[in-house]
Amino acid sequence: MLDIKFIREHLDLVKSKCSQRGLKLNFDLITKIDSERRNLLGKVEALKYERNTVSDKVGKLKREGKDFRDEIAEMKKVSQEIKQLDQLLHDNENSLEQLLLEIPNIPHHSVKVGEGEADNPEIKRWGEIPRFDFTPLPHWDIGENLDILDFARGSKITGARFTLYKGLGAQLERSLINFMLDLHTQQHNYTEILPPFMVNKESMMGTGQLPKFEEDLFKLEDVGYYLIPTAEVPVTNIHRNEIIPGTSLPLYYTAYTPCFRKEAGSYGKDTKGLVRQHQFNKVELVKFVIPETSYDELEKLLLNAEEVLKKLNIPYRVVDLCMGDLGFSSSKTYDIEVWLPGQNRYVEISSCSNFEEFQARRANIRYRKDNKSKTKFVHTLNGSGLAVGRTLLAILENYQQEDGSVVIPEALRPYLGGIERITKD
RNA sequence: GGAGAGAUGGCCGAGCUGGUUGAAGGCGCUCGCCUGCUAAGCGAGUGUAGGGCUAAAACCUUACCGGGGGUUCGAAUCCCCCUCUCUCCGCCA
Repeated sequence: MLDIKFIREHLDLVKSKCSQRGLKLNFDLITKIDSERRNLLGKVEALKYERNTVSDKVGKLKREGKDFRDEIAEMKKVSQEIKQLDQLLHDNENSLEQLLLEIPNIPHHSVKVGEGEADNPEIKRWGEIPRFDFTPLPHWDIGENLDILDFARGSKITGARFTLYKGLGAQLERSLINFMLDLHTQQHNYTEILPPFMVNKESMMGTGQLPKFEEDLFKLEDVGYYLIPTAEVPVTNIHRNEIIPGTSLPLYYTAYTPCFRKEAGSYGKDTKGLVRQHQFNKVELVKFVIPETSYDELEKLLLNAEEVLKKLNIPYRVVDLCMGDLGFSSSKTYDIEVWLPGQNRYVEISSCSNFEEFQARRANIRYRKDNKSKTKFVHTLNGSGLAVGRTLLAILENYQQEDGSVVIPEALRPYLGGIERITKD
């Protein structure tokens, strides 16, 4: 959420950034409601001041045993008026709040203008794209041939976009989770979290999934909870409505969770294989930092995520999302994309973002530098470190052999009892 | 699921027969003083958010005692609803 004061004072900037994101918002209405609000506030507060003053006087008169009927009669009228104005103010503030919740974050000045995916500047590439003496297969064929992925039964058990992992497939997924968590906790200094996989509405509001993106979420109607679409939600909300002591910042958290997404609006896209599922595993990285350092922290976060692919020796590139592709809550986002030889394309495997104070303001996460300073909003960041299912499929496609087997990346072997290769039997 | 108890400032904890309580007392913290063998004592200060005024402060003002409504001239205190926590019983991985 943006600060209404900021919008008021930087209206042109906010307008132009929104339109560069491809959004049309009614800022005239916002401005109008805001000035009405301040007007009402002034009126009602003056009346409340009067009421408070006279009520004090009534108390005094009562103690002195004097008559106070006139005062009460008069205040009765004032109270009626306050009640009416308070109602108006309340409605006004609700509408303003609704409008503000729909305004996206302001992109960082380094974010390039562009309309979509195709316009994202590529900022680096790492690793060597493997050459094959045979035609590399997509992972769904590899997985089915090795009997480690079963898409048909996943659909039978639940429905489309659910997959059954089996044998070494299931173990490989589990080993990747452990490998990533160990890397981030032992070498990158993150604290491991195992959060709830369902959250309430307030938490979804806090990170920006609600109210705008309800159609992407799975909801449990009877209790009103939502299945998390990413660990970002429960982990960022750890500190909702808290004031964090400046001395404990920055905070680094990492969490493995399954993620649940309806993938509304992506019908017909990636219908085969593991790329786009309603349920997938992810190891997430979340940071709470002081504002001055947040862009340095973003670079470090990106490196921490990249490190997983470097250790696994899987080629990838990094793109800097342009205005049109940038997420609603984000100020700046780097996507890491892995190379998939079986499909001859890059696919996103991590998204690392700085939200600046956008989420912190919504979730009311503040910090106090020291005892003397005022509270300020923290900056929050997060990134996948990494999407586990997509990492698995990247291994299958990049490490596939002509005989249909798949070599296990060396870094992962200790997590799989030393196995070097997945073969047909 | 049944019965009961509770939710107050950074923390602990009074107030809850409605009116000098933004909130006693203690702890913590900040500044100052005193004294100086690891410590203590004394004094002052110490919430958050919004609005107005301002170059900025100072200042004025409103709201906030889990959340939301209500009663009242006036609510931390009374009433209703909700959420959460704790204890006991039941069920259960």
